[in-house]
This record gives sequence, C-alpha cells and structure tokens, in this order.
Amino acid sequence: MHRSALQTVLPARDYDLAATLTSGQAFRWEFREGCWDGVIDGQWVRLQRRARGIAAQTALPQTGWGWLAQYLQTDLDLDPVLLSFPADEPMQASVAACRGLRLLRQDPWECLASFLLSSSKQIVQIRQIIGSLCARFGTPLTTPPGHAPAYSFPAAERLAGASEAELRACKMGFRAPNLLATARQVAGRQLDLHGLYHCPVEEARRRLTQLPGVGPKIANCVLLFAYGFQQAFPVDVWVMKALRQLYFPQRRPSPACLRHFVQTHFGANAGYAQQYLFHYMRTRGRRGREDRSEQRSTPALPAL
DNA sequence: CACCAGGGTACCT
DNA sequence: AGGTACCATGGT
Repeated sequence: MHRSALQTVLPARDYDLAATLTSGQAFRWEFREGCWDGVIDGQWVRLQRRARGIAAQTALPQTGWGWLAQYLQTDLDLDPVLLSFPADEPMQASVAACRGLRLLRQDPWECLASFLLSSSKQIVQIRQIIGSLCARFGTPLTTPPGHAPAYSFPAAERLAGASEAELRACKMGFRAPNLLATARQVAGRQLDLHGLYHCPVEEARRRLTQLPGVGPKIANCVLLFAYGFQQAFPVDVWVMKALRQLYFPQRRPSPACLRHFVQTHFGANAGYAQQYLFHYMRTRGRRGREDRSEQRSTPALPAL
C-alpha cells in the first residue's frame, strides 16, 4: 500500500535545475518565491533544488512520482553523456560553463505545439504566447490555497475546435493557421503522436515534417525534447552562430555540409551537445561583453 | 527606431 | 542547389 503524499525529494546530482528550466526547451516554468512553478501532465508542480536532489510539491496527493522522474530525467547519469561529447574546445568550454544542464522528456503534443509557436520568436515572447494560449484554452488546475491560478496545456482536440481568429488573439500571428491545421490532424488521428515512440528517428522526422509549419528544426526539437532521440540536432539561429563562429570561422559551409558535420562530429548524444552549445551561446551574449578576441580564439577546426 | 527573434514556405535564378 | 521576401508581433 502506498501512502499518498503532497511532496517528495527526487535524488539527483549534477542537475542545474534553473539552467534546465530556462534553456528554451520548455516554456511554462516560472520562478516564484525561490521555487520553480510549472505544469506537468495536467498537474501543478513546484520544484526546488536541494542538496540531495530536487524537492517537489503538488496540490493533489500522489501515489507515485515516476511521472516526475521521467519528465526531469533524474535517473539519467550525466557523466557518460558529457564524456561522449567531442573533445574540442567549443564543447569543453560549453560543458565547463553549463555543467548540470539537462534535457527534459516532455509531452509530445505540448512540445510540438509549443515549437510551432516558436518560429522566429524570442523565448520571452514564446512564453507569453503559450501562457495566453493556456489561460484561454486550457482548463484551470488545482493549486495550493492563495496561489495564482494555473492552467493545463490545451489538448489538440480543444484547439482543433477553435477558430483561427481566436488563436490569433493569443498574439501568435502567422503561426495560427499552422497550429490550427496541426491540431486538427492530431485530434483527427491523421497523425498518431504516440505511435512515433515506436518509429525509427528518420520515419518519425518524416511524419512530423509533413505537418504545416514544421520543418527540420522544429521536428528535431520535438524528436529531442519529447521523444528522447538524442541524436536529433536542431539548428536555430543561435546554434548556427555557434557553428559558424566556433567551428567554421573562416568559411561559409553549405547547408548540406553543415548537416553532414553535425551528424558525424557530435556523436550519439549530438542533441545533448547542441543544448550545451545553445545555452552557452545565449548566456555568453547577455552578461558582460568580453572583447571580440575571446570568441575568435582558435578552436580545433574539423577536418573536412 | 532599426534590427532581430530556438523557421517555414513559395518562388526566384 | 542556393538566395530572397514574406508571414505577425514585440523585445532589445
């Protein structure tokens, strides 16, 4: 017999909770009163880093915490992953700067819909759009007494029944028709998101990119952040900047060349490596501008 | 106030 | 294959 509980501590080491929750893979976590408030599987959750692990609090009694360990991937040993990265200077600098950064394992629909809304948007804006979408179309969740209201991420069926104008009211602009059409395909079972768990990565990517507004970048984000395909390597403007500055400072490689490079150079955990590069570049820019000579320090150029 | 943002697409040469 | 305008909106 399990006793139900409202809180626990998941054992975890080598886990930078703040970096993980703010590194542009999930968009709904908010820092309040020294804790991280969010929603997982339609349930309000509050997290806090502790010495031995990650403390979690819910508003409803739990009989188990496997769903949370799965989302946070606390059982993953980070050391082999970091050791599998290439031993070049950019990767070592990224690991030194972001050690403890993790990949989450998110719900496929929320992840797909979120990154559909991410195109050509800053992370702060993506968060605002998604927050508005959840408040308008999600269902209110139980929260602790006196706490701000929280909402579930709206199901595909719910968005499929909305109008494009209603979606545009959430300030998503030209992304609205893509989200609507995708929601209808998912709700109508023309695409079985759960079935992608059993597909080879190429097949899963092929099916995702058939959705309107889903190209290689967004598909790779979903493959990596929801399905756990750790070789999936999303290339956005930041990662592109990292690749060009750190690996190809003198020439301009073609897209095909770049694709081949990222698939062969970063190994079996290329997607993980990509997240370190992404977070490293992003946190490098905002705080303190070191002089240009630092980022021009010669990396080990890949032979090609 | 230009410029750009975890892109994709249609259309051009 | 490789370039470009455009999509809507707001942060920096």
